[in-house]
Amino acid sequence: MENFNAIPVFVAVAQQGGFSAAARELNISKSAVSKRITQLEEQLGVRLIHRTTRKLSLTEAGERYYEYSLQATRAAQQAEDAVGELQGDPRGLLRINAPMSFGRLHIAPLIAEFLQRYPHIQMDLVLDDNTLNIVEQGFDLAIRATRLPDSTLIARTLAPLRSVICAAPDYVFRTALTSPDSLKDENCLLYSYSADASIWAFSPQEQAGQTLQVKVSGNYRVNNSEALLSAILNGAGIGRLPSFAAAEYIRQGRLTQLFADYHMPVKTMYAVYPERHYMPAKVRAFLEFASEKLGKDTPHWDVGLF
Amino acid sequence: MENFNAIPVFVAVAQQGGFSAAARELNISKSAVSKRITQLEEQLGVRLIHRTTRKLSLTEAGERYYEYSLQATRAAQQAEDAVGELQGDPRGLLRINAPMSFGRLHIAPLIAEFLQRYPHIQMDLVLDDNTLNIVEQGFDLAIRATRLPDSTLIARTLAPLRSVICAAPDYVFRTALTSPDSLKDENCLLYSYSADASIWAFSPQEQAGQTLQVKVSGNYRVNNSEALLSAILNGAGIGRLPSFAAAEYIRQGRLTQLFADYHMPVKTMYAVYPERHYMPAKVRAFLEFASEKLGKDTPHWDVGLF
DNA sequence: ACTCTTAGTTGACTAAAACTCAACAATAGA
DNA sequence: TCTATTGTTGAGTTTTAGTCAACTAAGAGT
Repeated sequence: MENFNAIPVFVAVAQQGGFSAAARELNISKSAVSKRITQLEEQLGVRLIHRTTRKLSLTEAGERYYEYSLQATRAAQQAEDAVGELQGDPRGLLRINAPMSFGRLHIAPLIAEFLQRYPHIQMDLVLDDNTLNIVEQGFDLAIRATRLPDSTLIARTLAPLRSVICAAPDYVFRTALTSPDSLKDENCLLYSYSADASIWAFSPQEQAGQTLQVKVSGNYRVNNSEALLSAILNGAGIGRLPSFAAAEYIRQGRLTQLFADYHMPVKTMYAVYPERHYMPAKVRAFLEFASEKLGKDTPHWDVGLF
Repeated sequence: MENFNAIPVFVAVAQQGGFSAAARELNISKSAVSKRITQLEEQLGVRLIHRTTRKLSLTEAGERYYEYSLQATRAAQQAEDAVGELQGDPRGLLRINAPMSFGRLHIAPLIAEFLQRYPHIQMDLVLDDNTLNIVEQGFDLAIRATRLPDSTLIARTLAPLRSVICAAPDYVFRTALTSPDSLKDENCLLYSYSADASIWAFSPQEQAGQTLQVKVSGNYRVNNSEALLSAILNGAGIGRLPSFAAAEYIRQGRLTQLFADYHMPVKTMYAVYPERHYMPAKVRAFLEFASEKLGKDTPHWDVGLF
């Protein structure tokens, strides 16, 4: 571990993609960087960085070394932040993973105010529908519709996730829809990520016990709820949308909600984070901020609809 | 991150429990240690270590700082090991968690030869029946009878876990046992960790489908299978023991196996480890070594019994 | 209670790095 | 071909990390 203080230099080079760039970031001369790396390579007995004058690439050894040195620098930064948080406001890098659509529509708009309230927090928001490995990828928090069966993660309820069946007003005008059952004969657009994409379940508001399952089909299936929304707005068919995406348009009259007198299964949006001895203040701050802004029991987008 | 190279010093102090001890470990003078820590505390603006001349303790800030700095030093060490493994034999610290009894009886005896075969590996074996958080506690590998529903962990089968009903020969001599059902009236000693501690299930070897569940009871219950074994050896009653603990005594005639013509539910011992982009060679080496030594299909302790 | 021993701190001093600067070779792009 | 920029090298300097020795404090042993 003689190389301990070469680690931040190596990480900077790997991230910036060059010795000179790294030198600028670290506020030292490029020759200092060059020497540090050369010396590190000598001590390890391996070349970590393949140089071709203009372009850098990590060797296989470099890749592996980077994997862990990144962890090391992150941990060091967190150590500093942790003591900083003890006697001041939340600080440090906050890495959050959120689903694409929900993130764009309801998380992204919160960020500016959040960062204003907590000026020492730096945000790294990754919008991605894939379930990333929160621990390995170094996320502090993930926002997900499923609570994973992962013993090391804690899930906290953020908001209820309701679905609505809807279509463009003129599309509705052209068809005769009497009951959910008649959806079988309509062009139903599907959101590919949901597990039960093509089976839509209803229960009449009066008799909560009874459930009606309709197997629907149509000519369009897409993995992004905003893309689905846009197709429906343009009258391509009937869709089941999350209320967080559709509610606004329903209120505006640009979408017509169908079968509002039936209940549909309600899911939950969770905030998921790794169990820790001390929860970092920056994570706590975001959780409280988001819960408050979304409106826990009835989220703001559902007001007037549910 | 000016303090980066103070981190290993701080970790050494925290682990060794003193400035002088840390200085000895790091091969520097104690005044150097003192100055590094003092300077670190100045830069952070907090006292990390509470000194009372003879005894050290971490302040709250120190505790938090330690939590992350330990991660940082571990990651740095792993970075080194990772490149070392690329062009040589497996190396580095290998932290393994195993259940108490199984660990003592069948893992611990393997260690000496393993370390001899891989002289650059350093072993830290923690015998503990509690399910530790493998990621957070920095374990490379855990050996467990349950495969946790943790999405970030991989479980690999190590060996089948069979149970045997047994008692001391003179205890058997004094009682009249006809069928498993008669266990109801015997003094049955229980192992407290199993989920179904007091319900023993049997199925006749001929008719595999039929299952007989016997609810047993007795005057002793203990959470350590070796303690249970010793009570049974001394004639305290009848017990259901894992074959890995009992087999040797059955062969010696010091225990009598009962109802050998019945099958009992078979569990599995797994090796559990976190999913990684590259599996460290030291982990792979241990998995192969252990699998080979235990004897995968019929583990060596079951030879002649199953 | 009185040493004795060992702990952590402090200041002056030294050795060893870490860093800069300037000159240089190599190369991608204009 | 020329130019701008990159990474490397060697000499020189500054900073810093370290040692050493003296000092204070307090638990352990008798």
